[in-house]
Amino acid sequence: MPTKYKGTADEVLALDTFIKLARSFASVQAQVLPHLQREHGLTESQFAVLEAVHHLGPLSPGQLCQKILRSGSNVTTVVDNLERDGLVTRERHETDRRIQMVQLTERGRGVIMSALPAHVSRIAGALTVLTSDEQLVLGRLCRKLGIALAHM
Amino acid sequence: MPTKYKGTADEVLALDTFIKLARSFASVQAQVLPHLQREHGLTESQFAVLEAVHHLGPLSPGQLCQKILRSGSNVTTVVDNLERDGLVTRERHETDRRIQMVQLTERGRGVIMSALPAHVSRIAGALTVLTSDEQLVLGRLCRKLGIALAHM
DNA sequence: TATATATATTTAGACATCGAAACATTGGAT
DNA sequence: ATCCAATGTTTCGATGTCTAAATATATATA
Repeated sequence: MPTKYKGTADEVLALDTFIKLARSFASVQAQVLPHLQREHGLTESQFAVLEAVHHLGPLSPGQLCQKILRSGSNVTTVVDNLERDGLVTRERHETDRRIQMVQLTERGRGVIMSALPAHVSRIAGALTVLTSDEQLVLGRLCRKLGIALAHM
Repeated sequence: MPTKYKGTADEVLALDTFIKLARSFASVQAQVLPHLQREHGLTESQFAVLEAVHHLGPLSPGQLCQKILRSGSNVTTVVDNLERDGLVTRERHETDRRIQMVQLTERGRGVIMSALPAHVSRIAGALTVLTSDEQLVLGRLCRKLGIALAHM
């Protein structure tokens, strides 16, 4: 599935590489997200919020914003829905009342603890397509790409 | 930014690799999509539809569905908005009247032709973070991953 | 021919997502 | 003490995205 675009050799290579990157990411997502939805009623973003709060403790929307790489207004929406479903609560920060701290309810903790192992296992299963060495190389290249672009 | 999750070594490696894959993809997107939006008023999906029809000629929603890897109902929405903006038109297939063919208007062709070169150039620019050899390796690994998972 | 099945698209309803604007609170400067 | 700029969150309006159901057309079969 090469590119139709006629550009320089550099451009053709880059575009081809990026298309493969995008498709591989989408393929793994497709292996994993339907289960989250059907078996636990969670969207990707809801899962990401629950996981972050589970591992790091109560976080503000601003902090969640950094963690899950989404806009602030989006975090508000996702947390709204989680709160409506009784999986998290919001509580005003004691000293700085601008800040809301998002924390797991008992039910939220139960949901993330029951969803996490199978989720990780499925990602691992998908990546077994690559050997450990290949995964290491892939990770190193992606990290180089991601880190370099993050500061621009 | 390693994983907090405690699983087998395989799981930790896979999860780490996948997180880096996701972040690198997001980083490239972040370099590219704001320009598409601000300079041409196009979303990613709108761009994808215009590009597909530009390179392949008139396509049905079903065919676009395959090309841009989105659901059929989503294609309907995206094409609706493109049609409203005067960039594409729909026309019933002559012999099979279930099918709508989506085609570029003059304006649509102008928009995609003016947006495409800068878009490709920006992707290439982002990927220069990696050498050509690194891009080839990355592409090969992603392709292996994507293709293997596509049939499951 | 009539009916049933298959295929193509759209509609409906829910959630995600963004940017910009509004709102609330804090902390510093006068 | 008051005002103002900075910070944190939410609201608003638009688009994207999905699944399931509805609709329209085509094709096969009885």
